[in-house]
Amino acid sequence: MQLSKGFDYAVRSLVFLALLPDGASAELRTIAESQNIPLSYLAKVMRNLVRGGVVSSTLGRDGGYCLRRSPEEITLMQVYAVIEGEMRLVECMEDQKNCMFSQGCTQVSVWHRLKNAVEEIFRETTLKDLLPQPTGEQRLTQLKEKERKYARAGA
Amino acid sequence: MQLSKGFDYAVRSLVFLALLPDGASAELRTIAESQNIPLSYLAKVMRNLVRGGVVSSTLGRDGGYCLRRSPEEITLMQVYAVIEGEMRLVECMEDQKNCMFSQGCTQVSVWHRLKNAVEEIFRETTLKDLLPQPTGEQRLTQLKEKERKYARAGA
DNA sequence: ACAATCGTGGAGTTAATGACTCCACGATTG
DNA sequence: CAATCGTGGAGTCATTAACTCCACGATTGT
Repeated sequence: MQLSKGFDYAVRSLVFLALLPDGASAELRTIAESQNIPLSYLAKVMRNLVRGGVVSSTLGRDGGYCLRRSPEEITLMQVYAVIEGEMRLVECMEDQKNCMFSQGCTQVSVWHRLKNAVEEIFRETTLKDLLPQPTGEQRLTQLKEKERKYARAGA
Repeated sequence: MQLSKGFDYAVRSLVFLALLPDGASAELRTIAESQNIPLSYLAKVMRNLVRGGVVSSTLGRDGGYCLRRSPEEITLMQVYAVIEGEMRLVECMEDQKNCMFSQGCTQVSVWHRLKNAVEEIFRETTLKDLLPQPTGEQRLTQLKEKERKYARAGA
């Protein structure tokens, strides 16, 4: 029971992109080197993220990748689905036609509970939760920003 | 993210053993054929279960395997530990010496939450939970038995 | 226009390891 | 003593995750 490297690479790359200044993009090589990921393999991973609508890419000179949504709008579930597809803990999880024991199988319910538990964590964890904790000073700035927002909303 | 066949085989075999009449044992071939598991592979799996103290084996003629404890005392966690060892969702989960990013790694906490969630289900699920639901009549018998127990305890 | 620099696409290769086999052996029982 | 169990470990096989390669189209600076 383990996560694939592709998924790990995807998450790490997305965190890297999330830490970029607003609107900035990073090219493949930069991400690969910063995260110590094989370049040509990361290319394939990023392609999936583009297709899945998680990041957008720009071609040509000075091209690169950037997040399509804000970090708190990107869940691990979306990333997992894009990279791995549907979660299948055992062979016969949904296509029980192949399972000769499907009628009397008592453990499939446990596998489903397991799947649900994992997916719940994936759903409730966003990229934002994976960003480094802001320092005290930064947190103060964030608080002030929030205050201003509420003030505007109240006005 | 998937469970190994070895673990699946182990669980299915244990359920099979749990359904045997009291004190009865089953030999390797019987289990393998009933669960459609390759004989020589199951032999290796069962060996691990014996070493792990989950089942006991008797050698010689009319030998076989039987549970060492009652089904409600055998958790999936024990079975998992015996078959797979420690759960490692990603490479750098505990030996962070290998991970060059360990100091700034923000995702390891999520992997640990994931591991805990899975292990919690494994810990709270016993073999008994995997047995086929008793029919209404059987359930009635169980209830009566329980009543008698309570009556004895109260006396 | 053109060359340099991006990501894209898919087919191909490699390597890790999960899944499975084989066989000689010791224990047990009729 | 022979038949029948599980044991042990060193294999083999097969799957697929992990990774590579290269020709291509898009974009941009000069």
